[in-house]
Amino acid sequence: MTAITYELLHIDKNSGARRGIVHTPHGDIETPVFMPVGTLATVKAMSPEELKEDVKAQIILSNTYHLYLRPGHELIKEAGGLHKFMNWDKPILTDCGGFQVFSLSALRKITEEGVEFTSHLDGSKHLFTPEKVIEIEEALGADIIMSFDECCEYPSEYEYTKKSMERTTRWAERCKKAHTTENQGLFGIIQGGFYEDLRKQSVEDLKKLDFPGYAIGGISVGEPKEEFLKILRYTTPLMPENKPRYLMGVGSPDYLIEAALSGIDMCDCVLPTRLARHGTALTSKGKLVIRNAEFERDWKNLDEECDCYTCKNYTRAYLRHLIKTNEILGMRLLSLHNLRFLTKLMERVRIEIENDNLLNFRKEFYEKYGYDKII
RNA sequence: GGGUAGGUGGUCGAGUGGUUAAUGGCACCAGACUGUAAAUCUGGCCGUGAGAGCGUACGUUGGUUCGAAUCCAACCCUACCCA
Repeated sequence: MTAITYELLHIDKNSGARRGIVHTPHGDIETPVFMPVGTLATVKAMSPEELKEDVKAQIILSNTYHLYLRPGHELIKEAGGLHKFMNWDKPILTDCGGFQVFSLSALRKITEEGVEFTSHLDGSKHLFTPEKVIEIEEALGADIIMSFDECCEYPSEYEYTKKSMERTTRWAERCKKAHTTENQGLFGIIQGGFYEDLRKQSVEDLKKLDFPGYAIGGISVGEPKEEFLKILRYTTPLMPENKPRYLMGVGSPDYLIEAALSGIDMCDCVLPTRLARHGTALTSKGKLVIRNAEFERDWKNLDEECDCYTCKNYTRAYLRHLIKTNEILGMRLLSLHNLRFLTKLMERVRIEIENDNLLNFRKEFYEKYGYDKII
């Protein structure tokens, strides 16, 4: 009995999109799902109650690297694990620090053994090996844990990408060997940059390791949308059908719909919460930079189609005022709305898959949102 | 009435003879943001012009000088102290 299993409910006859359930020790996840990111054991500006009751989040992410540095995984283990520590009793997924290999590229050095980081906090040196990452993730106690990978930047040369991908596979094997807990599911991460043959090789090699779920890493790193879609549409169908498929780091509405269409079950992203803190709202009619002067006397709510607490109670003018004055409530209300916008979008996506109608929904959504073309 | 300090672009505040349309901060106006070093970052911010440029500008008026926000004089105003 593995900790994580996937139940396929329906496949959209017209697109191949999947409607399913991921079973975890902390409950079921209806998929496709959007997962809010809570790097430091908190989805910035949101309480767990708000995430459950208002956002209707089913699962959230946390980060191995950041929690290892502060407050330390041992402390969280002592607290009884991440769920208890942060008062979240639903599923959690911990990212492995692979993205930090990418985003902290100036502060790290990669070898076969692992990655040596210079802490961005105090300059201290830390070695992350696959074994160390698993030790940390087991201490944190998330339901789904990710194997240690390297997320390559875009663009990267073929030879480097190949070596990096093969090393990521070796690291995945070491992660699997190091993994001991039975109540956590370890996912493998597919790499290979923007080269189809490398993606194919990565999937095939990782499949042999028989992980309970697989993720696509290393895309949505600054490439054009065409490149993103090319790799997404090429790679997803190669992934096992009886296991969850997770696309890492994707969160704009169009990317989420494209991911679902290609057969992805899970996505996560910091975008909605970051945009919110920076004063931008996602709506059914496109992005609103609510900080801008045009909303000074706009007495409408953010999105007439939204059912969130923010939209039920507050005007654009008030939200603009809060953001302009740097009030905490402004970031909170926008974060709540943006997260709810995406979870509601995915609720709709799930219904459209059940009705074999996701392709039509995409067209309708794009037109209203203001995306100019379907690629 | 006397004394002292001071009046700079929306604001606070640098700048004490030329390279100054004038450092910075804030405010304001935009843009970016996709497994969070992010309540962050980037750009704009006198007028006009696509631009080189041109015009106007450091309380007011006058003066010194090749050249003044910067030096001199008078005046106006502000703050504090004394009467």
